[in-house]
Amino acid sequence: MDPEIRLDCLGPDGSVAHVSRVLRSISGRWKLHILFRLFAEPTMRNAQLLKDIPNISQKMLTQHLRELENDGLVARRDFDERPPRVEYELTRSGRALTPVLISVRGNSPACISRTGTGLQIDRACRSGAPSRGARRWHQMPAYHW
Amino acid sequence: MDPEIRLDCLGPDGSVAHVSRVLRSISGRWKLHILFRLFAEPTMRNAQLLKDIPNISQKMLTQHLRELENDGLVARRDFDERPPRVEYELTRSGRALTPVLISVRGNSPACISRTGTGLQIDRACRSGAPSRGARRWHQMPAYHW
DNA sequence: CGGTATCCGATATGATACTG
DNA sequence: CAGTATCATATCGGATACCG
Repeated sequence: MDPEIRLDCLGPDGSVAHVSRVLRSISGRWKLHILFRLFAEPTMRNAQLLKDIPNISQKMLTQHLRELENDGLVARRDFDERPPRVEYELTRSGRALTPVLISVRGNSPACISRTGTGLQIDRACRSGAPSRGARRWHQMPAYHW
Repeated sequence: MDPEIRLDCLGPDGSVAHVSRVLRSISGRWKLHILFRLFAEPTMRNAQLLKDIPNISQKMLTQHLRELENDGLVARRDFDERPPRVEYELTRSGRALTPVLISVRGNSPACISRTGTGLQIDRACRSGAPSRGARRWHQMPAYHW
């Protein structure tokens, strides 16, 4: 890679802060779970997310949804009905994260086959099978590993 | 985007865990600072990193370097000399993160111009200028924002 | 249904002192 | 030079109870 581009884009000033902001917005025990559910479904309600994300508590779901909303990744829509009806969906910025997370995912050690010289995406990456050397990331639930 | 690809690659099982692993490996108060210094310089010594990354403590530098080493992103080389000489460099996996972080960086709100319809990378992204709405990410040093 | 409020333990980071 | 050890603190996440 061109060294000038490295210094220009990835120097110690500037880029670190920008990347940090994005990482912070998706950092949290259940942020990715929520985002990935919203990648798959156009809109999701509170109860649906609680059911689809095992072990998440109401408190953390609400807290993370508020943070994602403040960071402009998720939009909250209150229909003002009785009983209450609230729906969440990705914003344009939230949807823009999809290809980025795909490229991040490609860098998971478990996703890189060591058989050939060229880096190849492993089959296990698509099935969600557990892999060796998996530790924790904010204590991810066991069924996810 | 094709809905089948979304479900296959970004369903609630599997992909969340893979992305989480990568994010965990670069999550930490100074991880990106260290990585970005090593993006710019082929090798770095302990004292150089301490000097180049203001406010970092020796404890956190060592701790994060060990974690990056365990995650296979950074290689530590001890020359067994007196006085001690130790050099750190990116592994192949570490270098493979470069384009990923560039794409992550492109999703920073401050990097997206709102003037046109198409998303455009802002000039401020290259200079590292501070931007509005910047909070903290693990309490980033002020000069970075 | 979709939340809030409160308490508490676990983890991450910082400050300081010491070492081969 | 390149660490290690110890203590203090701040934030994160879980459990539980309550609310319009």
